[in-house]
This record gives sequence, structure tokens and C-alpha cells, in this order.
Amino acid sequence: MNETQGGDRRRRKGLDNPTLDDVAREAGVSSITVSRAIHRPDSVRETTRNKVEAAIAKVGYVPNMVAGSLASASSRFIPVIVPSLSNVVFVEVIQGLQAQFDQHGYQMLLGNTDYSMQREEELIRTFLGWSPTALVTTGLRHQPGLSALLERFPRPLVEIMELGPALDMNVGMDHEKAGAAMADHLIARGYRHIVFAGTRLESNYRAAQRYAGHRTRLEKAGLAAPLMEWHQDSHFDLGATALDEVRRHHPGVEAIHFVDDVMASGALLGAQRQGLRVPDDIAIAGFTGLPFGRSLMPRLTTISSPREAIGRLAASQIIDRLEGRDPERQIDVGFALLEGEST
Amino acid sequence: MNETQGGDRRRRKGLDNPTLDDVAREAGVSSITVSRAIHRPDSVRETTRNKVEAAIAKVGYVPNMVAGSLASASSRFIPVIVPSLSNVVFVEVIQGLQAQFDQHGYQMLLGNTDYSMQREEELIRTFLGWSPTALVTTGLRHQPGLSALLERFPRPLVEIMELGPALDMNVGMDHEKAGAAMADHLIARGYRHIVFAGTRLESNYRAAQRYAGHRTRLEKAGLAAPLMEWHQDSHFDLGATALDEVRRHHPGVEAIHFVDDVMASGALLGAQRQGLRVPDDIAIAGFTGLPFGRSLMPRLTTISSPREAIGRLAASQIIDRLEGRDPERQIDVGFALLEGEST
DNA sequence: GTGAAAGCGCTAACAT
DNA sequence: ATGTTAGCGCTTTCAC
Repeated sequence: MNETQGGDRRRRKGLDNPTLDDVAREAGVSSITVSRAIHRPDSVRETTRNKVEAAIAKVGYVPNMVAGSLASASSRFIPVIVPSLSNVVFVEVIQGLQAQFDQHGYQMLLGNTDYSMQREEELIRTFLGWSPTALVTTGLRHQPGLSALLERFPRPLVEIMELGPALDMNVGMDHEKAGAAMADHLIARGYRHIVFAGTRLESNYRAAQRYAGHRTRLEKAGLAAPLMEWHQDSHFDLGATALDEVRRHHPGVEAIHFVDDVMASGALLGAQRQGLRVPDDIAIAGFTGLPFGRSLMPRLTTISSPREAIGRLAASQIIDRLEGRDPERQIDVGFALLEGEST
Repeated sequence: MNETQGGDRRRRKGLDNPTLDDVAREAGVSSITVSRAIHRPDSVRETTRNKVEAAIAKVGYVPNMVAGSLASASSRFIPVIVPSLSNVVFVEVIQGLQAQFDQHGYQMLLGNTDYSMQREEELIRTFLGWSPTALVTTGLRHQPGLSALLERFPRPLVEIMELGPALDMNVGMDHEKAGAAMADHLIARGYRHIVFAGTRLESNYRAAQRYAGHRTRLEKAGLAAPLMEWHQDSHFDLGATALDEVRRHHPGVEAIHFVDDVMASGALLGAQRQGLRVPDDIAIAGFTGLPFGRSLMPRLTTISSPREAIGRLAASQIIDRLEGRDPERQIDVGFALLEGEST
């Protein structure tokens, strides 16, 4: 009907939302003034700001973030690469990150590698196409090509979970020390025939680091350090299965050091179903520090790390850097051995 | 040194990556041909495609997704709004979504409302600025302004978790029926003094729907349906606390119908620590169907729903629609009552 | 404090 | 099968 209104200039598909120009026309200013009123309100006169705000409300303006990102060559996206979401540890890390990012107006882009370094590289290459503001990825080991790419990434980069020579910033804990700490505990409790039970150690190499620490201490004590490994994801029910298989292959086993609390708890409950006494017949230790392991009877001996803090601290490093401050480059969040009655 | 190389045309900041034009120059074709070779390889001659691929590799081209999205007025982003990541249910839904989206080249944008409808509206308004391809949000209830906005969203929209009159597509289960089913079970087992124990029911209204179903059945059976509510997130340790408080306020309580397995399991283990016999002294029921509840002794009676399937199906609805097929508009994933020995 | 002009890197539309 | 042209909606730069 009214050809002047709306116009027929926009020929493309899409959401066809009002633009900065529509707001500008409505407010009787130029589009750049609208942009300023939105992003740096102090840089425009109050009367102008009010006109603009009224116009925004009237036309129902929603900023087009895509156009903004293209023009400024920077989005407010921060990709976060984790190996798994089946493991609560990473979910808690993500929550820590998200809480901070939300507060500062950054949007997380979640990538799940399923413990594949090749997938990590693919994901990061794709994410780089979104002009990310910063990057968070898990671990210090990457495909060679990816390391080279990341070295040239001119924005904040945090490698999380483990500690070591990082490309930029780093927050995590020492997994080898954690494995050693648990081994020391088991030795001190008098166990001599100790088996380490893990899953997918070739890809979940932080678990392998814990085993390495464990093994070092056992061997120093003159003990063998047998390992049993399952080639599937750690899972609650796998714990009970693993218990059976460990006892079958190692008839004299006195203690099992599990790769995480999920399997350890499954094993503990499985042992009880079979009428085994924990720790007298079999001692069980975990890793992670999950609440339900600590509520079992006997309570599960485990190692806990501040997971949500890893996320929070990684986000703070990034935000500090982006806001011109000079954050710590490496943060050791530490860990704590929680003694229960399961060992 | 060499001023011709690199050039000084790009004056802006940013990642300064090679562009389509750089690839085109290298390959001796036009930029649109490069674009075609990337997106519709069949539309260019094989020799051309090979030249382009070589050029891409040589210059290390990474497509600028931001520019592509602006030009096409559509990103490959699909926002997914959930109320919480502390609840495994939503994590599993997200995994189901992500697996499908990954396969089809869509990128999830995760938003966490913390059970706030106002936050939901803010998040979605922001996400709309990213020209999303589709949208997934939790629940059928939204702020009025948001519902109006979503009704006009011209792309696939799925409301997940519960069933009812949806704005576009819908996948979930009937929570009222689930609550009723558990109530029926408890009544059939002979319990008469049954308490429903929940958290934050005003915002977690699907839990409130389960209580409503529960209450209907109890009242039909001539029983009272007392409710106890805690105003914090459901948490493992809260289960044991809740058990104590329910028993204090309802001395004759025979069974507790918990809002979820996390609290129910915490209560079950708490009961055992106190030397209470489950279910003789107190029967305990949950909701969710988590593996560890099913491994306790006695096994937790609960209701399980296919959570990962909700994610997978929601993603399929979207992808079907985007690819021109005509998916089911409403999918009931159903639920199953899993009887354990805890009731 | 405000504006005009010039792109950001890509894809849609219309050639050829 | 390939190229030319004209934007997408915003921010940067440089003027006033």
C-alpha cells in the first residue's frame, strides 16, 4: 500500500530486521550516532541518547552482531574446546567459564573433541573463521599443525586442565603429582598389590600422567604397578565390571586405584552387592572428588580439584588481558587428597 | 622489506587472514569461483577445483564465517537455551543435539537461563542478532514479549522437554503423567503417608507438573499430598538434609517422592548412614533414571526418560525442516517407571 | 558531539 | 562453467 514505508530495497532473504539506519531515520540522527549511543553512551549528548533509545524501542531494533563483527574484525565469541561432556569435570569447568563470560558479554562456542586431537584441530580452524576474541582449549598437547597455528593467534589463549609449557596462558593441576599422592596414600595404608584401572589412556593422557605418577611411587617402593585399561569411556557401570576383571586377572589384588570417581563408585557399590568388604577385601580409590562418592559408606577416598575454579580463572585470565591488565600466565589450582574409609 | 608482499591495503586490526581474493589470485580465477569450489564443488570443473584447492592450501585460507553470514543473512548458528547445566538431564540433551549439529555443520550457541524466563528472553534477543538458522529452547512457557517475538521467527524452532501447544515444533514428555505414574506405584505398594520433596518449583515448573500429577492421584485415593520445598538447586547432599526435615515435619511419613534422582540418591544413602531400612522404615523414589541410583542397594525406584534422544530428535526436526522435509511437529519420547527395591 | 565516506569478506543476482 | 556487480549492516577513519 504505502510504498515509501518499508521500501523494496532489501532484496535478500533473512530476518529482515530493522537496521541501524532505520533507527537513525526515526531518531533524526545519523547511523553512526546510533552506534555510539549504543556502545559508548557517554560519547553522545543526553538528549540525543534519549531520542535514540526511544527510536530503538519504537522500531524494535536488534543489533546485527554479524555485521558488527565483520566491520570490527572481531566477534565476542570465545571458543571453548573440551574432550567430552560425559565427564562432569568438563561440565563444571564450562559452568565456571560461562558465568564469567556472561557477565562480560562474551559468548562461548562449545567444541567437543571426543578426545581426538585431529577433531580439535578441525574445530579450532573452523572457530578461527568466526574472528574469536580469545580461545580456550584443553591440554597442552596438540597436532603439530595446530600448535603452529595457535602460536600465531594474536589474542588471549588459555590451555586448561594440566600444567606445563603453554603457548600463552595456562591453568590447571599436576596430574602426575596427583597420581603419586594417591599411590603414596595407598602404600602408607599398607597395600602392596595395587592395580591401576583406567580407560582410553592413549587419548586421555592426563589419566596416563596420573598412572605415571602412581607407577613411579610404587616402583620406588619396590612394588609392581600393573595397569588394566578399558577401551571405552569411563562409565558408572563399567566400574563394577572392572572390579571383577581386575580381581580375575590379579587374584591377590588388595587395592584398586581408579581413573575417576565414576568408575570407583561403581566398583564400590558393585563390591558391596557381591558381599565384599571395602576396604578389607578390596580397597578402592578414585579421582575427581564428586559428592556422591563422598556420601557412600564407606566414603570413597579420592583426589579433588577445584574444577569450577579452573573455568573461572581461565575466564579471568582472558578478561584481564582483554581489558589491558596483566594476568598471571600460569595458575596451579592444586588438588587435595580426601581420605575416606574405602582405602 | 618486501612492500609488494602482504600489501598495505588492509588497514584494520584483526586476524589479517588471507581472503577469498587472495586464493582467487593465486589460483588465477575469480573469487566467486573459489566460493563455489568450496561450497558446491560439483558446480566447478575438476581442473578448476584442483587449482583452487591447491591455492587454498598454499595461502592457508580459513573461510571468514562472519562475512559469509552477513552476505547470506544467515549463520550456521543454532542457539540452544537450557535452564541449567548442573542438572545432567540438560547436559545429555545438549550432547544429543551437538552430535547431530556437528554432523551437519551447524554450531550450537549455548545459553543458560538459570531457570529465569527473563534471562531466557535476554539471551534469545541477543542470539537473534547472530542470524541463527534455527532455535531450541526449553519449555513451553515464556515471557509474553518473547512469545510474540518467537511467533514471528521465520525459521525452525523447537521447544523441548515438555509436551503441549508449541510455537512450532515440540519434543518432550508429559511430566504430569510421570508424576501420576510414580504416585500410582507408591499407592499400589501400600504407602499411605507420602510426601513430595522438591526444589524451586516456582521456576522449575516441570517438577511442579510432576507434583500436580502426583497430587491428583493421591487425592483421588483419598490421601493427603503434602509438599516440602527447598529454595535452592537440587544437590546430592541436599537429599540427606531433606530426608531429615521431611521426617521431622511428617513423623509418620512412609514414602518420599523426590523431584529427581540426585536428591533421592542422597536421601537413600543418608538413610543408610542413619541405620534406617529402605524401604521398610522409609521408601524413596526419584525421577530421571540415572545409572548410579540404579546401582545402589536397594536400587532406586525412578522414572527414566530418553534424554539424549530428546536432543537428537530436536536436532533432526530442525535439520529435516532445513533440508526441505516435513518432520513430525510433536514428538512424545515417553518415559518408563523403573521399579527398584527402594519402594 | 556529530557526520560522510569507505570498507570488512563474502554471497546473491544477473550476466556471459 | 565462470565472471561482474552490488550489496549485507555495521564500524573505522577522518572531517567538521
